[in-house]
Amino acid sequence: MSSSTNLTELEGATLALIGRETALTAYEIKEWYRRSPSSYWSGSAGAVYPLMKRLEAAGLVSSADRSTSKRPRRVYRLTQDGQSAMQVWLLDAARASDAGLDPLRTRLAFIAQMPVGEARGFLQQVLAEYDTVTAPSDAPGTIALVESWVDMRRAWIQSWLDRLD
Amino acid sequence: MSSSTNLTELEGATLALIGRETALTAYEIKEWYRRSPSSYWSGSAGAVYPLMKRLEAAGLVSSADRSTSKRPRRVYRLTQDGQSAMQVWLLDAARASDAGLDPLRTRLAFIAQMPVGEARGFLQQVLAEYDTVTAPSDAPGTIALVESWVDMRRAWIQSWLDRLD
DNA sequence: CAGAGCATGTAAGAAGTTACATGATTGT
DNA sequence: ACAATCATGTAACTTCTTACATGCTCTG
Repeated sequence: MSSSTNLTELEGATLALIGRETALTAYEIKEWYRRSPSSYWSGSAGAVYPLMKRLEAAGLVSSADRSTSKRPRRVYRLTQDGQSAMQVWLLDAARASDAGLDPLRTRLAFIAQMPVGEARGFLQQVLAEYDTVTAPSDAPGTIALVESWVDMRRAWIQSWLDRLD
Repeated sequence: MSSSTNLTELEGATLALIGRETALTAYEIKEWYRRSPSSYWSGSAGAVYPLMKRLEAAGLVSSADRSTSKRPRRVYRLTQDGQSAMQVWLLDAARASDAGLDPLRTRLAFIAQMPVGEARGFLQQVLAEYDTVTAPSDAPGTIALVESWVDMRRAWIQSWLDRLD
Protein backbone atom coordinates (compact mmCIF):
# COMPACT_ATOMS: atom_id res chain seq x y z
CA MET A 1 0.00 0.00 0.00
CA SER A 2 0.89 3.65 -0.18
CA SER A 3 3.26 4.37 2.72
CA SER A 4 1.55 5.33 5.94
CA THR A 5 2.84 8.89 5.63
CA ASN A 6 1.18 9.28 2.24
CA LEU A 7 -2.20 7.63 2.46
CA THR A 8 -4.72 7.70 -0.37
CA GLU A 9 -7.90 9.67 0.28
CA LEU A 10 -9.83 6.45 0.77
CA GLU A 11 -7.29 5.14 3.27
CA GLY A 12 -7.13 8.41 5.20
CA ALA A 13 -10.88 8.92 5.26
CA THR A 14 -11.36 5.37 6.48
CA LEU A 15 -8.96 5.91 9.37
CA ALA A 16 -10.76 9.16 10.24
CA LEU A 17 -14.13 7.43 10.08
CA ILE A 18 -13.01 4.64 12.39
CA GLY A 19 -11.41 7.25 14.65
CA ARG A 20 -14.71 9.06 14.98
CA GLU A 21 -16.86 5.98 15.52
CA THR A 22 -14.24 4.10 17.61
CA ALA A 23 -15.02 0.69 16.12
CA LEU A 24 -16.55 -0.32 12.79
CA THR A 25 -16.96 -3.37 10.57
CA ALA A 26 -15.98 -3.34 6.92
CA TYR A 27 -19.65 -3.49 6.04
CA GLU A 28 -20.47 -0.39 8.08
CA ILE A 29 -17.60 1.47 6.44
CA LYS A 30 -18.72 0.37 3.01
CA GLU A 31 -22.28 1.55 3.72
CA TRP A 32 -21.08 4.94 4.88
CA TYR A 33 -19.28 5.45 1.58
CA ARG A 34 -22.21 4.10 -0.41
CA ARG A 35 -24.53 6.70 1.13
CA SER A 36 -22.13 9.51 0.30
CA PRO A 37 -23.42 12.04 -2.26
CA SER A 38 -20.21 11.53 -4.21
CA SER A 39 -19.80 8.66 -6.65
CA TYR A 40 -16.08 8.92 -5.97
CA TRP A 41 -16.82 7.12 -2.71
CA SER A 42 -18.52 4.24 -4.45
CA GLY A 43 -18.82 2.02 -1.43
CA SER A 44 -18.18 -1.17 -3.34
CA ALA A 45 -17.29 -4.27 -1.36
CA GLY A 46 -14.42 -4.92 -3.75
CA ALA A 47 -12.83 -1.64 -2.66
CA VAL A 48 -13.47 -1.76 1.08
CA TYR A 49 -12.77 -5.35 2.14
CA PRO A 50 -9.33 -5.45 0.49
CA LEU A 51 -8.67 -1.95 1.86
CA MET A 52 -9.21 -3.13 5.42
CA LYS A 53 -6.77 -5.99 4.85
CA ARG A 54 -4.18 -3.51 3.60
CA LEU A 55 -4.67 -1.18 6.56
CA GLU A 56 -4.35 -4.05 9.00
CA ALA A 57 -1.26 -5.42 7.24
CA ALA A 58 0.24 -1.92 7.53
CA GLY A 59 -0.47 -1.91 11.26
CA LEU A 60 -2.82 1.08 11.14
CA VAL A 61 -5.89 -0.81 12.33
CA SER A 62 -6.41 -3.92 14.41
CA SER A 63 -9.38 -6.22 14.21
CA ALA A 64 -11.23 -8.53 16.54
CA ASP A 65 -13.96 -11.09 16.06
CA ARG A 66 -17.09 -9.69 17.68
CA SER A 67 -19.63 -12.16 16.35
CA THR A 68 -22.66 -12.81 18.51
CA SER A 69 -23.99 -15.63 16.38
CA LYS A 70 -22.84 -17.92 13.58
CA ARG A 71 -22.22 -15.03 11.23
CA PRO A 72 -18.64 -13.74 11.38
CA ARG A 73 -18.33 -10.11 12.45
CA ARG A 74 -14.92 -8.46 12.34
CA VAL A 75 -14.61 -5.10 14.06
CA TYR A 76 -11.78 -2.68 13.28
CA ARG A 77 -10.18 -0.09 15.55
CA LEU A 78 -7.27 2.30 15.12
CA THR A 79 -3.86 1.35 16.45
CA GLN A 80 -1.54 4.01 17.87
CA ASP A 81 0.17 4.20 14.46
CA GLY A 82 -3.24 4.50 12.87
CA GLN A 83 -4.12 7.44 15.14
CA SER A 84 -0.92 9.24 14.16
CA ALA A 85 -1.36 8.52 10.46
CA MET A 86 -4.92 9.76 10.64
CA GLN A 87 -3.87 13.06 12.20
CA VAL A 88 -1.16 13.60 9.59
CA TRP A 89 -3.64 12.89 6.82
CA LEU A 90 -6.38 15.05 8.36
CA LEU A 91 -4.20 18.14 8.86
CA ASP A 92 -2.36 17.92 5.52
CA ALA A 93 -3.09 21.41 4.19
CA ALA A 94 -1.24 20.85 0.91
CA ARG A 95 -3.52 17.98 0.02
CA ALA A 96 -6.62 19.67 1.43
CA SER A 97 -6.08 22.63 -0.89
CA ASP A 98 -5.91 20.41 -3.96
CA ALA A 99 -8.72 21.11 -6.40
CA GLY A 100 -9.72 17.45 -6.53
CA LEU A 101 -12.35 16.21 -8.96
CA ASP A 102 -15.28 18.49 -9.62
CA PRO A 103 -17.48 17.26 -12.50
CA LEU A 104 -19.29 20.60 -12.72
CA ARG A 105 -16.09 22.65 -12.74
CA THR A 106 -14.64 20.43 -15.45
CA ARG A 107 -17.69 20.99 -17.65
CA LEU A 108 -17.72 24.73 -17.00
CA ALA A 109 -14.20 24.87 -18.43
CA PHE A 110 -15.66 23.83 -21.79
CA ILE A 111 -19.21 25.16 -21.65
CA ALA A 112 -18.40 28.03 -24.01
CA GLN A 113 -18.57 25.47 -26.82
CA MET A 114 -22.32 25.17 -26.24
CA PRO A 115 -25.04 27.69 -27.16
CA VAL A 116 -25.98 29.98 -24.27
CA GLY A 117 -29.48 28.50 -24.03
CA GLU A 118 -28.11 24.97 -23.61
CA ALA A 119 -25.65 26.16 -21.00
CA ARG A 120 -28.37 27.88 -19.00
CA GLY A 121 -30.65 24.84 -19.10
CA PHE A 122 -27.76 22.65 -18.02
CA LEU A 123 -26.96 24.82 -14.98
CA GLN A 124 -30.62 24.92 -13.98
CA GLN A 125 -30.78 21.14 -14.11
CA VAL A 126 -27.75 20.92 -11.86
CA LEU A 127 -29.40 23.31 -9.39
CA ALA A 128 -32.49 21.08 -9.39
CA GLU A 129 -30.38 17.97 -8.68
CA TYR A 130 -28.92 19.64 -5.58
CA ASP A 131 -32.37 19.56 -3.96
CA THR A 132 -32.00 15.80 -3.57
CA VAL A 133 -28.53 15.65 -1.98
CA THR A 134 -28.42 13.86 1.37
CA ALA A 135 -25.67 13.31 3.95
CA PRO A 136 -24.06 9.87 4.38
CA SER A 137 -24.95 9.81 8.08
CA ASP A 138 -26.52 11.95 10.76
CA ALA A 139 -23.29 12.19 12.75
CA PRO A 140 -23.05 15.65 14.36
CA GLY A 141 -21.79 18.14 11.83
CA THR A 142 -22.11 15.88 8.81
CA ILE A 143 -25.50 17.23 7.78
CA ALA A 144 -24.33 20.79 8.40
CA LEU A 145 -21.28 20.13 6.21
CA VAL A 146 -23.30 18.82 3.29
CA GLU A 147 -25.78 21.67 3.56
CA SER A 148 -23.10 24.33 3.68
CA TRP A 149 -21.42 22.73 0.68
CA VAL A 150 -24.64 22.72 -1.33
CA ASP A 151 -25.33 26.34 -0.39
CA MET A 152 -21.88 27.34 -1.58
CA ARG A 153 -22.39 25.50 -4.87
CA ARG A 154 -25.80 27.06 -5.45
CA ALA A 155 -24.29 30.52 -5.06
CA TRP A 156 -21.48 29.62 -7.44
CA ILE A 157 -23.84 28.34 -10.11
CA GLN A 158 -26.05 31.39 -9.72
CA SER A 159 -23.07 33.64 -10.38
CA TRP A 160 -22.45 31.71 -13.62
CA LEU A 161 -26.10 32.02 -14.61
CA ASP A 162 -25.94 35.77 -14.03
CA ARG A 163 -22.85 35.92 -16.17
CA LEU A 164 -24.65 34.25 -19.08
CA ASP A 165 -27.15 37.12 -19.40
CA MET B 1 -13.24 1.32 -22.83
CA SER B 2 -16.35 2.64 -21.16
CA SER B 3 -19.09 2.84 -23.81
CA SER B 4 -19.19 6.11 -25.71
CA THR B 5 -22.45 7.06 -23.97
CA ASN B 6 -20.84 6.73 -20.56
CA LEU B 7 -17.39 8.20 -20.83
CA THR B 8 -15.08 8.56 -17.85
CA GLU B 9 -14.31 12.11 -16.76
CA LEU B 10 -10.86 11.87 -18.32
CA GLU B 11 -12.28 10.65 -21.61
CA GLY B 12 -15.00 13.29 -21.73
CA ALA B 13 -12.71 16.13 -20.72
CA THR B 14 -10.22 15.07 -23.36
CA LEU B 15 -12.87 15.16 -26.07
CA ALA B 16 -13.98 18.60 -24.86
CA LEU B 17 -10.39 19.84 -24.83
CA ILE B 18 -9.78 18.65 -28.38
CA GLY B 19 -13.14 20.13 -29.39
CA ARG B 20 -12.12 23.51 -28.08
CA GLU B 21 -8.61 23.51 -29.56
CA THR B 22 -9.61 21.72 -32.81
CA ALA B 23 -6.44 19.62 -33.03
CA LEU B 24 -3.97 18.47 -30.35
CA THR B 25 -1.17 15.98 -29.85
CA ALA B 26 -1.16 13.56 -26.93
CA TYR B 27 1.72 15.53 -25.46
CA GLU B 28 -0.22 18.80 -25.53
CA ILE B 29 -3.19 17.10 -23.86
CA LYS B 30 -0.93 15.57 -21.23
CA GLU B 31 0.64 18.98 -20.50
CA TRP B 32 -2.75 20.62 -20.13
CA TYR B 33 -3.68 18.08 -17.46
CA ARG B 34 -0.29 18.36 -15.78
CA ARG B 35 -0.74 22.13 -15.36
CA SER B 36 -4.16 21.68 -13.83
CA PRO B 37 -4.45 22.74 -10.16
CA SER B 38 -5.95 19.32 -9.42
CA SER B 39 -3.80 16.28 -8.81
CA TYR B 40 -6.75 14.21 -10.04
CA TRP B 41 -5.67 15.28 -13.52
CA SER B 42 -2.16 13.97 -13.08
CA GLY B 43 -1.06 14.40 -16.66
CA SER B 44 1.04 11.25 -16.68
CA ALA B 45 2.11 9.89 -20.03
CA GLY B 46 1.00 6.45 -18.92
CA ALA B 47 -2.56 7.73 -18.63
CA VAL B 48 -2.80 9.91 -21.74
CA TYR B 49 -1.08 7.95 -24.50
CA PRO B 50 -3.10 4.77 -23.89
CA LEU B 51 -6.22 6.95 -23.52
CA MET B 52 -5.76 8.38 -27.00
CA LYS B 53 -5.44 4.88 -28.41
CA ARG B 54 -8.68 3.89 -26.72
CA LEU B 55 -10.52 6.97 -28.02
CA GLU B 56 -9.30 6.34 -31.54
CA ALA B 57 -10.19 2.64 -31.38
CA ALA B 58 -13.69 3.70 -30.25
CA GLY B 59 -13.95 6.01 -33.28
CA LEU B 60 -14.28 9.20 -31.21
CA VAL B 61 -11.08 10.79 -32.47
CA SER B 62 -9.03 10.44 -35.62
CA SER B 63 -5.33 11.05 -35.93
CA ALA B 64 -2.94 12.15 -38.62
CA ASP B 65 0.84 12.34 -38.86
CA ARG B 66 1.79 16.03 -38.89
CA SER B 67 5.51 15.72 -38.36
CA THR B 68 7.64 18.48 -39.84
CA SER B 69 10.95 16.78 -39.11
CA LYS B 70 12.27 13.40 -38.05
CA ARG B 71 10.31 13.41 -34.82
CA PRO B 72 6.88 11.76 -35.13
CA ARG B 73 3.97 14.08 -34.39
CA ARG B 74 0.46 12.64 -34.25
CA VAL B 75 -2.39 15.14 -34.15
CA TYR B 76 -5.86 14.19 -32.93
CA ARG B 77 -9.20 15.67 -33.95
CA LEU B 78 -12.80 14.82 -33.06
CA THR B 79 -14.83 12.64 -35.39
CA GLN B 80 -18.57 13.24 -35.82
CA ASP B 81 -19.21 10.54 -33.19
CA GLY B 82 -16.68 12.25 -30.96
CA GLN B 83 -18.52 15.58 -31.29
CA SER B 84 -21.79 13.93 -30.26
CA ALA B 85 -20.25 12.01 -27.39
CA MET B 86 -18.59 15.21 -26.16
CA GLN B 87 -21.90 17.08 -26.12
CA VAL B 88 -23.65 14.29 -24.22
CA TRP B 89 -20.84 14.24 -21.68
CA LEU B 90 -20.68 18.02 -21.36
CA LEU B 91 -24.42 18.51 -20.76
CA ASP B 92 -24.88 15.54 -18.42
CA ALA B 93 -26.44 17.31 -15.44
CA ALA B 94 -26.71 14.17 -13.32
CA ARG B 95 -22.96 13.67 -13.46
CA ALA B 96 -22.22 17.38 -13.18
CA SER B 97 -24.12 17.55 -9.89
CA ASP B 98 -22.08 14.72 -8.38
CA ALA B 99 -20.08 15.84 -5.37
CA GLY B 100 -16.86 14.42 -6.81
CA LEU B 101 -13.67 14.35 -4.78
CA ASP B 102 -13.02 17.29 -2.50
CA PRO B 103 -10.03 16.72 -0.19
CA LEU B 104 -10.97 19.70 1.98
CA ARG B 105 -14.60 18.65 2.32
CA THR B 106 -13.54 15.13 3.26
CA ARG B 107 -11.31 16.46 6.03
CA LEU B 108 -13.96 18.88 7.29
CA ALA B 109 -16.21 15.88 7.86
CA PHE B 110 -13.77 14.68 10.51
CA ILE B 111 -12.19 17.88 11.76
CA ALA B 112 -14.23 17.79 14.99
CA GLN B 113 -11.75 15.13 16.18
CA MET B 114 -9.03 17.79 16.32
CA PRO B 115 -8.64 20.59 18.88
CA VAL B 116 -10.13 23.88 17.71
CA GLY B 117 -6.71 25.55 17.52
CA GLU B 118 -5.38 22.87 15.19
CA ALA B 119 -8.48 23.12 13.03
CA ARG B 120 -8.14 26.87 12.73
CA GLY B 121 -4.46 26.69 11.82
CA PHE B 122 -5.24 24.02 9.25
CA LEU B 123 -7.91 26.15 7.54
CA GLN B 124 -5.63 29.17 7.50
CA GLN B 125 -2.92 27.10 5.82
CA VAL B 126 -5.40 26.00 3.16
CA LEU B 127 -6.34 29.65 2.55
CA ALA B 128 -2.67 30.49 2.13
CA GLU B 129 -2.21 27.69 -0.42
CA TYR B 130 -5.02 29.11 -2.54
CA ASP B 131 -2.86 32.18 -3.24
CA THR B 132 -0.65 30.02 -5.45
CA VAL B 133 -3.35 28.34 -7.60
CA THR B 134 -2.90 28.86 -11.33
CA ALA B 135 -5.00 27.95 -14.35
CA PRO B 136 -3.87 25.16 -16.72
CA SER B 137 -3.97 27.50 -19.72
CA ASP B 138 -4.88 31.05 -20.63
CA ALA B 139 -7.73 29.95 -22.87
CA PRO B 140 -10.56 32.49 -22.64
CA GLY B 141 -12.64 31.79 -19.56
CA THR B 142 -10.24 29.31 -18.00
CA ILE B 143 -8.56 31.86 -15.77
CA ALA B 144 -11.93 33.34 -14.84
CA LEU B 145 -13.19 29.87 -13.93
CA VAL B 146 -10.27 29.11 -11.64
CA GLU B 147 -10.50 32.51 -9.99
CA SER B 148 -14.21 32.24 -9.37
CA TRP B 149 -13.69 28.76 -7.94
CA VAL B 150 -10.99 29.97 -5.57
CA ASP B 151 -13.16 32.91 -4.49
CA MET B 152 -16.01 30.55 -3.71
CA ARG B 153 -13.73 28.30 -1.69
CA ARG B 154 -12.27 31.20 0.27
CA ALA B 155 -15.75 32.29 1.28
CA TRP B 156 -16.64 28.73 2.29
CA ILE B 157 -13.54 28.34 4.44
CA GLN B 158 -14.13 31.72 6.04
CA SER B 159 -17.61 30.63 7.06
CA TRP B 160 -16.05 27.58 8.77
CA LEU B 161 -13.48 29.74 10.52
CA ASP B 162 -16.26 32.00 11.79
CA ARG B 163 -18.11 28.94 13.04
CA LEU B 164 -15.08 27.83 15.10
CA ASP B 165 -15.22 30.97 17.27
C1' DC C 1 -40.20 -22.43 5.99
C1' DA C 2 -39.42 -19.72 1.86
C1' DG C 3 -37.89 -15.70 0.01
C1' DA C 4 -35.72 -11.10 0.67
C1' DG C 5 -31.95 -8.94 1.69
C1' DC C 6 -27.94 -8.70 5.10
C1' DA C 7 -23.03 -9.36 5.50
C1' DT C 8 -18.76 -11.15 4.12
C1' DG C 9 -16.04 -11.88 0.81
C1' DT C 10 -13.40 -13.09 -4.06
C1' DA C 11 -12.12 -13.11 -9.29
C1' DA C 12 -11.35 -10.96 -13.59
C1' DG C 13 -10.55 -7.04 -15.82
C1' DA C 14 -10.17 -1.79 -16.48
C1' DA C 15 -7.64 2.23 -15.79
C1' DG C 16 -4.23 4.80 -13.64
C1' DT C 17 0.66 5.46 -11.36
C1' DT C 18 5.54 5.32 -11.21
C1' DA C 19 9.45 4.41 -13.47
C1' DC C 20 11.95 3.64 -17.28
C1' DA C 21 13.48 3.73 -22.41
C1' DT C 22 14.55 6.02 -26.65
C1' DG C 23 15.44 9.21 -30.01
C1' DA C 24 14.95 14.37 -31.44
C1' DT C 25 15.85 18.96 -30.64
C1' DT C 26 17.66 23.10 -28.45
C1' DG C 27 20.88 26.01 -26.04
C1' DT C 28 25.61 27.06 -24.81
C1' DA D 1 29.73 18.50 -29.22
C1' DC D 2 27.58 17.91 -25.00
C1' DA D 3 23.86 18.41 -21.71
C1' DA D 4 19.29 19.37 -20.86
C1' DT D 5 14.84 18.65 -21.90
C1' DC D 6 11.26 17.70 -25.32
C1' DA D 7 8.20 14.25 -27.05
C1' DT D 8 6.67 9.71 -27.64
C1' DG D 9 5.94 5.84 -25.79
C1' DT D 10 5.98 1.05 -22.76
C1' DA D 11 6.13 -2.30 -18.57
C1' DA D 12 5.10 -3.65 -14.05
C1' DC D 13 2.35 -2.77 -10.43
C1' DT D 14 -1.63 -0.88 -7.59
C1' DT D 15 -6.20 0.13 -6.90
C1' DC D 16 -10.80 0.10 -7.99
C1' DT D 17 -15.13 -1.69 -10.57
C1' DT D 18 -18.34 -5.07 -11.85
C1' DA D 19 -20.07 -9.23 -11.13
C1' DC D 20 -20.56 -13.11 -8.75
C1' DA D 21 -20.59 -16.60 -4.66
C1' DT D 22 -21.88 -18.05 -0.13
C1' DG D 23 -24.05 -18.51 4.02
C1' DC D 24 -26.83 -16.10 7.63
C1' DT D 25 -30.94 -13.81 9.55
C1' DC D 26 -35.39 -11.88 9.55
C1' DT D 27 -40.19 -11.45 8.09
C1' DG D 28 -44.62 -12.86 6.58
